[in-house]
Amino acid sequence: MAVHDVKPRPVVSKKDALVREMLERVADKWTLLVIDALEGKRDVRFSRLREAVGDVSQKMLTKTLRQLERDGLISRRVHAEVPPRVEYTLTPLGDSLGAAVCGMWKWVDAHVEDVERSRRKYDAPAQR
Amino acid sequence: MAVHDVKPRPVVSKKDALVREMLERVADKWTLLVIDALEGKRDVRFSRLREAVGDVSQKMLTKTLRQLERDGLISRRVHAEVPPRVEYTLTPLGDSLGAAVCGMWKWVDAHVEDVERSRRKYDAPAQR
DNA sequence: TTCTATACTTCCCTTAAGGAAACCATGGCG
DNA sequence: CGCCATGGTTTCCTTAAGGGAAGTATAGAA
Repeated sequence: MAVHDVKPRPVVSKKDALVREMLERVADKWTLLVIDALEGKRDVRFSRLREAVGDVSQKMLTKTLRQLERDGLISRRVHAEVPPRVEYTLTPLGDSLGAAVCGMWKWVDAHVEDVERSRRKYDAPAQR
Repeated sequence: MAVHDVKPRPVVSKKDALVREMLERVADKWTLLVIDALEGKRDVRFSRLREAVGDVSQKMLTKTLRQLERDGLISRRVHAEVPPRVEYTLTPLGDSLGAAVCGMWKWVDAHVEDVERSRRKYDAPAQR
């Protein structure tokens, strides 16, 4: 009724917002693939990473890596050499995220069939 | 060397593709919020759902729900009444996804601080 | 007959994502 | 002096996402 009632539902708390943001981050096209590609390895070079991830554009890989670095999930080490060499490694935090994501990965892995079956059924030309 | 060698790296297997797709799906702006809003409830109406999720546009809510239905994660029941009534409920499959996602949710919840700290550090005006 | 509420659907428009390709800096090599 | 490789950055362009608003169908109430 009063001015402060203009937006009656804050909709999301600050934390919720961050959670949502992180979920989006985690699920954007490349982040997970990068984390996956880095898991269990150390000091992976940009080019190797690019090969491992698949068909990322250079731009997107760079961007993704910067974001991950900013969030403290990977470390970036530049070697002052003549053909430049930059190596990426998961931080402990990044590792733990990898583990958490693993649960989802497993779910998908376990239920691909279910989902596909459901889709086929849904897409089937309406009987009759 | 031969013709079939044109694309030497399939980059992703069929399953990988689906996994990636599901991850993207899960992480699009609304899916998780919808699943979250449906957890532990039954027969939630469209409008209630919309309130619960936040500021979704009608269009996006509908689209998201269709996708979830197609994937077998929610059930959609239409009541032939005069003000139409449609109710949504998580299927067991949807429930299990909710549980799987929970792991990530917890991770984010547990590490928001770490991430924020890292960001502040990263964004800090370069010392000196 | 007109109005109402609900759950869509469709159209239009703006913004954002993201790829391609070109450019840059580096220092040793031939 | 070109030229190479690596890891970027920048520009341009196309596509996709997604919001707003209007339209649709429905049967009963008034």
